Amino acid sequence: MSEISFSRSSVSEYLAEIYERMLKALGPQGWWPGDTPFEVCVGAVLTQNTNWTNVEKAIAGLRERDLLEPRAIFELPREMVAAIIRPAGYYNVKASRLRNFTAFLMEKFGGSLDAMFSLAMEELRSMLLEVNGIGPETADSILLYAGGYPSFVVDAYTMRILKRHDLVFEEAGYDEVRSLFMDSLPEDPVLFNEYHALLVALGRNYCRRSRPLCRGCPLDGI
DNA sequence: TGCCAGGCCGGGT
DNA sequence: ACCCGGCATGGC
Repeated sequence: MSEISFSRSSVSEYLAEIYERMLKALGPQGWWPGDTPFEVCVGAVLTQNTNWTNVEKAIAGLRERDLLEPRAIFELPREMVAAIIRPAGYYNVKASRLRNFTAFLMEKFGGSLDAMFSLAMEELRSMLLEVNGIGPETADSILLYAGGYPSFVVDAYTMRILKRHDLVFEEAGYDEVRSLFMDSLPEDPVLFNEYHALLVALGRNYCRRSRPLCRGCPLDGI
């Protein structure tokens, strides 16, 4: 709880300004790039610390074999899943994580995502975080992009962008930043969807780890 | 060529 | 409660 800080309305105005600038510069992103809620969940796990183009190859391999459903992945031996998702990198750990998630779905919800998404947001979030291999970003991605819940997704780009522009303290953690967005923006999953996607697009183009510098960044001056 | 990508876990302090 | 090494492929 920081005393000397922006008023809540001021934070909201900053976030609105950032959103408008990103939207104007980059256009609507239309996320998530996936056809079904389950495919979105799979993509959320596969994209952990991994380029999306690699994930697409892995998902294509699963689709070819009709494996984009919970039961199919759950019943396939882990080594087989690993071989198929190889292009996504970390294929052994990710095969285990997909197995953990599908086992969770089978055991708690009879393999039904609809059943899972009938739960209240924070209750489901807690349950997802107990699955080994699902951390905060993956959980929030599943909630927002597969389930349509108003759960803001924070990722490495979000952190880097906010910190480089001194919008949060260098020490700020995941939950603090998530709360900043969720307490200051309208509780609208469509807005959260586009906002996070725009932050990723901005990061890819202007805010890499080793900075080729933010030349022409739409957020200059914020 | 080396660095990077839409994290997370487990063991050590 | 942090901090760090490990996990791995493909693109520029």
